[in-house]
Amino acid sequence: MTDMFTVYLVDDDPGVLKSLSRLLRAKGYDVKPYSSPQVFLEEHDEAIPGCAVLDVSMPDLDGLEIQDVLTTASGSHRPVVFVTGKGDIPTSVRAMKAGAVDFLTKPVKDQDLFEALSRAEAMDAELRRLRSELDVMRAKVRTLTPREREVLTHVVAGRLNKQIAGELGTVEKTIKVHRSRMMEKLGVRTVADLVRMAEKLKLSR
Amino acid sequence: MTDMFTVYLVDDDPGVLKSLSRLLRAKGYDVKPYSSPQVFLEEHDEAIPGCAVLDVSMPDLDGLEIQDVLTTASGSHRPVVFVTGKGDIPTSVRAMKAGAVDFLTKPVKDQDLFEALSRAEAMDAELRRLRSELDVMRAKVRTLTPREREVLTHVVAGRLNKQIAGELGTVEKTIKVHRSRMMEKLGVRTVADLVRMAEKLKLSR
DNA sequence: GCACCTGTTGGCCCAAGGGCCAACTCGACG
DNA sequence: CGTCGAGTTGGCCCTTGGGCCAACAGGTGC
Repeated sequence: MTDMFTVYLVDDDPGVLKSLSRLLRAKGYDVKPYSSPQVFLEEHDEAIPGCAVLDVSMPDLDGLEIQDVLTTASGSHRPVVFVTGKGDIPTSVRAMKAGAVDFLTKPVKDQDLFEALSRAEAMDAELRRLRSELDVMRAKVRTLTPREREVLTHVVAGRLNKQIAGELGTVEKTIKVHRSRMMEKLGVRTVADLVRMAEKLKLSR
Repeated sequence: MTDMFTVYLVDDDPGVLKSLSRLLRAKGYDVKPYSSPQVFLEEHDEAIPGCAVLDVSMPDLDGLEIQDVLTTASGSHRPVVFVTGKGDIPTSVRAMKAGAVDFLTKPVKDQDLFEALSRAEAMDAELRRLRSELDVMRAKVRTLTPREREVLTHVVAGRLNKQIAGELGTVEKTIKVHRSRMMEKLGVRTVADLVRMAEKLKLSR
């Protein structure tokens, strides 16, 4: 469970689905095969670490459209590897521009697929790490009272307690209290750490 | 001169070179046409704002190799737009992975080329802005004495003067002096600004 | 040898940060 | 009506940061 990496395999050709499933399972991947894009999208759970291996040309919903849903809609940016039998250059370029990990042509060389999946796995892990880090920080910020949040922005802007007091129409002592509680809640002890946290959350800009 | 954007056009087909030159000049671009990749690379000046429009397949030195030189070697990462008459999917994917702005197939639609150049221009401008910002900051850091640099790293790490003194085997008073001079030289007045500067320079990590 | 830079330290003083205890107001909630 | 969270303020005291002036040592370069 801990080192699980799921490959969502979507291809309307049962033969391809079967052979790729076997290949990837043998490699240790947890493969979820789908012959229907719709079913895949319904069952797809972005909370699970993994990537999608999509056939480009499928009836109803083609690979690029799925990619669009996976990246635009959720925001989780599930890594996508394309596999195609009859693609063209404009399609591959569009897929890559949209952030695809790779765009492979059938017959797919095992080595190429493995390398693409390896990069997809690294990318997914990194994105999840970053995302969870941000989630933790945002959760802390949410515990701040409105006043504490105001003080936060002024502190990361480098203002003195006295100046903050002036701008918020109160006195320095009050700011000190808010500031202290804010630092405590965010779990930082120095202004340096606070600023770095704010930068990661893109506050202050 | 101010809003100059140069398009380095490299194609071994004189006809293509001529027609694209006319098209782009009419659009207001400063076009520099080359039928020889070697000559282009020799004359290429990365200090000039612009982008490269390369034919993929050329004798001796193909487009991908030129791209490699432009991005790997210099580090300036000149935006590249590919144009090709007989490319294939793997080639286009490789080009896009290597950071190409676009990969267009001949006959190139004017609209596609203009859009690609527009994005190339925006990218080039942004990279130059970022680069010059970093250059200015790095220049300031270079004016620091070794001791001041040490103090810098400790300050952005959130350490107190007293702690820094202990770790550097000196007294607090000395650190205060280095610190003050360091802030002065870097042109920052608050720790918050100092930390942001250090983050942009990827110090402290 | 002298000027200059770098690093060092001291004294003095003031400004700013921050902890602890106590207290008050106001609005929401039960 | 009483409680509670949020915001507020005061006093007290200690720690930190930081500016100004002065001084000294060691090394470099003219």
